[in-house]
Amino acid sequence: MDEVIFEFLSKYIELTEEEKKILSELKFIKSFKKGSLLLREGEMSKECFFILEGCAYSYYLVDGEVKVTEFFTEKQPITPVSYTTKKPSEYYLECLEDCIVSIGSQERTAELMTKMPRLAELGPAFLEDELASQRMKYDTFIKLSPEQRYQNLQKQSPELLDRIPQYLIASYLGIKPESLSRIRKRILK
Amino acid sequence: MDEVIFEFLSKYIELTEEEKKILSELKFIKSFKKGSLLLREGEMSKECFFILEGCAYSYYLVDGEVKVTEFFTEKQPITPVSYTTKKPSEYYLECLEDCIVSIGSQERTAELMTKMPRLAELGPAFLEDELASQRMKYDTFIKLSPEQRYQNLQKQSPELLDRIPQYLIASYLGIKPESLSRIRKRILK
DNA sequence: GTCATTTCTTAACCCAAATCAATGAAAATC
DNA sequence: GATTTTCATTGATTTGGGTTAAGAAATGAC
Repeated sequence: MDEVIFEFLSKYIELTEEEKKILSELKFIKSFKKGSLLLREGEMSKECFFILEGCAYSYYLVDGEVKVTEFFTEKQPITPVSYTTKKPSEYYLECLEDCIVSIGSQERTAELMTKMPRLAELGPAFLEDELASQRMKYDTFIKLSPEQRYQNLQKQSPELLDRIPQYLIASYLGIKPESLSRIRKRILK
Repeated sequence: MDEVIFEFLSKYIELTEEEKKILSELKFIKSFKKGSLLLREGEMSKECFFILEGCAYSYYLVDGEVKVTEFFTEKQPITPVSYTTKKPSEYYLECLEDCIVSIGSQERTAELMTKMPRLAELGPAFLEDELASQRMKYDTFIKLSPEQRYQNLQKQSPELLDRIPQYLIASYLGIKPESLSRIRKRILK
C-alpha cells in the first residue's frame, strides 16, 4: 500500500529506507464509500489527498448541472484550489468508486518537513509539473472539437473510458451524454 | 520604467532600496515592433518576459488557424511552457502592439539570485498564483457558454475589449469573428 | 488627402450539438 | 427475484455557431 506513495515520490526524489519509514509512520489513511464527498462547494478545504485505490472526480454545479473538470485515479495527488487559496471551494470532490485515500494537512505536512527536510525540495518541481499539465489541459481543450477531444481521451487514457460512466465523460468533454453517444456511433463507422 | 517591475514584485516581497538598485542594474530591456515574434512554434525558449509597455498574445496554429490562448499586458510576466520544460514550443508569442519588455534568462536569473538571495522566496508563491489562475481560466471556460464568456470578459477585463481586435477576442473565446459580432448584437438588445 | 489593407458587420445557408421525449438495458435496492 | 433507479441509445426538432460571400468601416501607408 505504501508502495504507491513511494512510487509517486520517486518521480521527484530518491527515498532512503529511513525516509520510507518516516513516511509510513506519519501517513494518514482513510477509506470512503462510493459517492462520498471529499469536498463540498462553499466548504473550506483543510486537506489534500492522494489516491491509493479507487477513483474520484471534481465538478462544479452550475444551475443544477454537473460540470466535470477532472478525474483522479491511483497514484494521483489532489490539491484543491481551496486548500492553497484558503478560500471556500467552488467545486465538489466526490468518490466515483470506493476509495482508499492518503490525507494530508498543513500540520501533518509541517511535521513531515521537520522530520524529513529533503521533502521541501520537491515542492517547486511538483508545482511546475502541475502547472504544465494544467496548461496542456486547457490548450488541448481549446484546440480540439468535441469529437477530437473524445478521440484524444481514448488515445491518452483509455482506462478512463472503461471505468467511468459515459455521462460523466461527456460532461468532462464539455458535451451532453446524447451527443457523446452519437459521436461514438459516428466514429465506429 | 523600473517602477513597473517593483510594483509587480511587491505583490510577493517588500523590496529594499538596495535591492531595487540591484534590479535596476541587472535588468535587460528590449523594444519590439508590433507583429514581432517573441517565440515561434518549434523554437526553444531561452527567455521569459515581463511586459513593461504594450501588449502581446500567445496562439497555436492549428492547420492554418490561429487559436489564441492568452493576452498579456503591462505588469504581466510571461513564462513560456518551453522555458520550463526545455522542449520546443508548441505555440507562438507575438507583439500585438509596440512593446517594451524586460527579458529574463536562466543565467541572468541565477546571477540575480546570488546578489539577492531573497528573490528565491518568491518562486513557490509565484508558481502557486500561476497555477491558481490557470485553473480558474480552464474552469471558467468549461462552465460558460461563448456568450457568457464574452460577458465575463467584458466584466473582468473591459480594457482588453478596447485594445484588442475583435477577431482575436473571438479566437480567445473559442468562436469565429462572425459569431462574436452576432453575440454583441444580441446582447445590445 | 487618397488608396490599400485590415477589421468588422450582415445575410443566407449548413451542420453539430442541445433539447425533448421515448425506449431499453443495466445496476442498485429491497 | 422483483422493483426502482440510473444510464445509454435513438429519433425528431431547435438552436447557436460555422461557412461563405459581400460590403462597410476603420486604419495605415504613401
